[in-house]
Amino acid sequence: MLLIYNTLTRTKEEFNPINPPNVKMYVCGPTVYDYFHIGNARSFIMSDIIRRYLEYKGYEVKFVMNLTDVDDKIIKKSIDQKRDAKSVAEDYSKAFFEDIQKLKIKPANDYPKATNHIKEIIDLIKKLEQKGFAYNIDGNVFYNVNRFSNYGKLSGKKIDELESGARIEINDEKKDPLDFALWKKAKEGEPFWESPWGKGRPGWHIECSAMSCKHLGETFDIHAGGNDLIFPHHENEIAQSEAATGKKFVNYWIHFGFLNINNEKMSKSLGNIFTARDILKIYSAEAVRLAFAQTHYAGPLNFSDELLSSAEKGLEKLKNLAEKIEEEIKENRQEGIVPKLDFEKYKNNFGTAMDDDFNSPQACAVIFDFVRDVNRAIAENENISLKFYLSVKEFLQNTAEGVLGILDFSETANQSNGALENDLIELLIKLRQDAKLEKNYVLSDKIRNELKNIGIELQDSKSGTTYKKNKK
RNA sequence: GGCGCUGUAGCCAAGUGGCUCAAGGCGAAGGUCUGCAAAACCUUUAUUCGUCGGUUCGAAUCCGACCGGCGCCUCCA
Repeated sequence: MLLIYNTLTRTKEEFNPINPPNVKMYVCGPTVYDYFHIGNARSFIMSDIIRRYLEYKGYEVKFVMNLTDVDDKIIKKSIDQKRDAKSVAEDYSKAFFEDIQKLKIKPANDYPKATNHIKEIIDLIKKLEQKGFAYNIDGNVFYNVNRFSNYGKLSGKKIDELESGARIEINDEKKDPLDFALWKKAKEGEPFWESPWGKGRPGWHIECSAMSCKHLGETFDIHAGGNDLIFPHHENEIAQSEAATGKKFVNYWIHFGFLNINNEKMSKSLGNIFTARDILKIYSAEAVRLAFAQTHYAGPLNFSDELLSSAEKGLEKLKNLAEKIEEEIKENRQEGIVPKLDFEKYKNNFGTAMDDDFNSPQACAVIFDFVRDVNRAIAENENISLKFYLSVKEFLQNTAEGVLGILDFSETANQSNGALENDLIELLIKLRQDAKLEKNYVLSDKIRNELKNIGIELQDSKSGTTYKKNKK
């Protein structure tokens, strides 16, 4: 039984999709005005892990992530760079797809863009207007929060209390300071679309209501995003969608904790923004994913070099085992010992962990327990049969690779490509072996060191010398 | 002011009433293997879970107070 912490009810609830085995899931994607940062990456990776786990459990997940491609920040950048907003959005959309691919994030079923849904957005605003939830002031259309009795139900805020807050700017045009824009009148030089209210563009919140409805329906299962989106963005989405349809918008709301740098929020003013793109120049995608998976998605995560280098280190243990079993599988040893290992136990433990509100840190612990126990079995036995290695591989493929995305067997396998190269290495190993037999350790160490310098690491063992190629 | 999160070993981080009074990763120390390394394995590394009280047969886990860190309430993942 899968439990999910639902922001709406502030409790862990049993997950019951509307139409099993189908699950409809929407995640707020990027505003494409810049490369996305490592904090965004956390949301994307954790929603990816959640999605993969649902699939692991046999659900058919329709996963939709929007791209906000018209927005104040994009317009600002286009003005700064003296080019049109469309090309800014296109460039960073392209970069977004490159980066999520590098992070080994499984592609969504759909990446709807706001600018491709202007019609749906306008229709939705019209509907809200007809129902009396929206009002037009000189080409700006606002949502009237006082008309929606449930306003504040997600964030636990009350309209009166919000109004007494000092930080809300007073806008003369609005009937209430909390009212938010559904349609923004175009200013000179801004991108615009024709609408019943004149030339303008959609407000930020409306696109998610329009697009999630179009691609997932009026009511769907899971909506996820960063913590800071709870208010006002998700609150406003609920207000828009539920006012328009009269139906419940989303059953389970999932929110990701913030990523801090040195215990401070990432911000432009502090100059501590790291893009995912830059981080990936230093660390592997798997290390980033492991570092994130080792912290529960909802809690805060303090990002540091130490965090990633320790994840990179831990990953090596996993990769070493993966390489070992690939080699052994190639041996194709039909006969031999099958060490006793309770694969079902690890599988159950993994599932139990993930079933408890996607407790990925616990799931990682199960995987590392498994790795240790397999290594021990390998150390204690000789002539282990193929059957054992295939079972080990299957488990790791389903969990570490399939759900957490912290291992990639296809990369492990790639290492064995290049027959000539391999023959040369084997030759050197043989020469070194001869040198060792003659106790010419100066030469044998030289061969080992020189190979290491070019990224090939030799490892002696009882059964002979093996090597692995280290990525440069 | 309102709402919410959080304080567990040198670092990161699960656990949220007894069954693990404490997983897992990194780091550190010792050992096995090895010519030496590397990898792997074994052992050790929190009698203790911010502090002080309380509830209970029993609490890191519930309650209260206090101390500390953070977020949201304005664009933000």
